[in-house]
Amino acid sequence: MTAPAPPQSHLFAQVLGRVQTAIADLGACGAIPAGLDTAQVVVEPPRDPAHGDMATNAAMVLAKQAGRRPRELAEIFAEALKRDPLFAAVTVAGPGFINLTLARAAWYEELRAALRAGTDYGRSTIGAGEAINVEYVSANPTGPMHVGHCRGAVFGDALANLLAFTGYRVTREYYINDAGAQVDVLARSAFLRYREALGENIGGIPEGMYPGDYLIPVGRALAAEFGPSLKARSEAEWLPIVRDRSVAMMMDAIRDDLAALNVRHDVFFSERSLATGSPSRIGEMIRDLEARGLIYRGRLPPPKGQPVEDWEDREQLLFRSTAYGDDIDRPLVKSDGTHTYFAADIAYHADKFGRGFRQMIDVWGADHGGYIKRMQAAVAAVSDGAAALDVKIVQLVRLLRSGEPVKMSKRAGDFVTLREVVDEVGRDAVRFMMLFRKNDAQLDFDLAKVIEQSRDNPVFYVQYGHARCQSVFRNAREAVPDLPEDPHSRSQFLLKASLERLDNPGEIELLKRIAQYPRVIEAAALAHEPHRVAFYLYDLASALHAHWTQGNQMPHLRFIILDDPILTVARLAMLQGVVTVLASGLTLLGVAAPQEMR
RNA sequence: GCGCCCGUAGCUCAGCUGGAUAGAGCGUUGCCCUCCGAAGGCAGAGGUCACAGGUUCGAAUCCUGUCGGGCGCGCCA
Repeated sequence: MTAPAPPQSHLFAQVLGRVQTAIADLGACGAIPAGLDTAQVVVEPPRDPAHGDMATNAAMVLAKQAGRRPRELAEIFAEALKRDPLFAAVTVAGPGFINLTLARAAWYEELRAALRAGTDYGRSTIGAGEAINVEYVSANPTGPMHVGHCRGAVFGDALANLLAFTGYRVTREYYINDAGAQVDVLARSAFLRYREALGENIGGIPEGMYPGDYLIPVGRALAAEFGPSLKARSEAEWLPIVRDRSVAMMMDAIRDDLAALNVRHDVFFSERSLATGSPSRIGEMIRDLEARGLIYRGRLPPPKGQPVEDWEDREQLLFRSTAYGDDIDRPLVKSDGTHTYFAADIAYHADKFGRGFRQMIDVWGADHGGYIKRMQAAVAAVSDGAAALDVKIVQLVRLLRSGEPVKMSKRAGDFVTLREVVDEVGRDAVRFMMLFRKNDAQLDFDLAKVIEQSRDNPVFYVQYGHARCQSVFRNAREAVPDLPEDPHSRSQFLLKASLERLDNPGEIELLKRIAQYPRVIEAAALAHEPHRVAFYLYDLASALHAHWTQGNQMPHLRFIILDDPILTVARLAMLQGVVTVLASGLTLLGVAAPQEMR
């Protein structure tokens, strides 16, 4: 039998606990078979509110085990649950659902729980302190971030926030691709700018080099540090120097761009570091896998689809990723003797495992989808099945302006940078819009729409909800002179509210929505889907705006009732619950919860 | 050719890991303030959940196949 949920857990977990206890008690007294496995039993809100506040499938999923018909079993459960004062009504419906209507007091108590918890409301312990590594952005250090990077950045950051809020020990990580040909190109491009900074006329930027202006300061910095001395040396000598300086400066620029989005990382991990030393980390990794029979020399069939011109059939060092579900074994060494990117990535994930991570999440762009299986195979191999890798693919963002696609030339130096977008529409709008869509769905980002202040714009709509509540608190001083300004003190003050005065449908609806929050958070964290929080906040704001507008026609439904301070305090307590949840959710998404709209 | 993702209202998308009569915004039709709570709200029309089978008490959701779209398929990272 599953233990009843602890008392401090949220309302849905509490109700599930009650249901499980009732089943156990019925088993103990012989009314039904004892020891039923209740793992499949869930309690969730029914789609149709007419069916009550919560519904459980207990009778339907246990019918077979108990050897009873679902309806019959449901009646037995319902009789037992009716004795619980938490429930105002218990009915059996449809194929065997048990619909539960909670006593008003349950919603009042949950609101008090929210006020007591304050910014901790919704916090969960489902992560149980487990270490989890979230790797995101990992843009190549060859230039500033462009808009394409920003969805993964925001997604990874919000997911990390969510996991931290639900009890995981989160490490936010950035993998710097500072090895390979691209950073050599960066170095040569920077070297041109260096010569330019020394007064040389370099003419145009040759094909194959990075033409962007962002390398001009790099050239100047090199000139300032080295004077003309590098020009006298051979490329073999200056390249490592210029490369390291350039990568460092690019990473500084990237960190600045990320800061503008309020995205941060705990660890920046260098790919190059995996290849240095003897033996290198990559060498060690290969040796370890070899010892376990996962490395061999062999031949691969030529790639299908697009023909590869310079295909040459040769024997190479292969990782037996098929042993872990991949479609084909994967090469670790290129024909020039250096390791493949994949080899470094295996060593990198082996390093994560070595640092104690049993759960890893990688956030990648859509074009890396074909890479998932092999990487999961690699993680399974290096951890001997002890670690799991979840790869979240974020789809492309189509940048629009009033419905027209914004030209994004492929030529480097001519792209739309992340900074330009943030500067134009603001951090909050970028972040919220990136999260207001499932990660694996393509996203249209319309620059004109997201600065619009209307219901079309969910960012504004949710923030406006928060600001509206705040404006009520500001205006409530006349009716409730001793209402504290600081949110924490105000919550404590409002705990003594006579919540039973909250009794009209709009108010009850808001209380119910508030009570959903902890459940939404847990589900979003377990599914690694922060967008669920964004959609929930939109719904909560919608309920608030709907109720608010009632006050236009019906002044007795307004929040501030001057001649009834008791009622006013109760309604302020409800609004404090709304504000608490809106602020908490927006904080998880990295979006500001404003005191007023401008 | 193979693998992965996707296909839900005219458009853009949710659908809580299998629940009851499938939801929201935009657009469309109509309505609510003589700005003190309209940066808002209410209501209507609009859907064979791509298609065909299967699994079971029950499928938009899971399995198989077909069609349609996207991405990827040594020595790029």
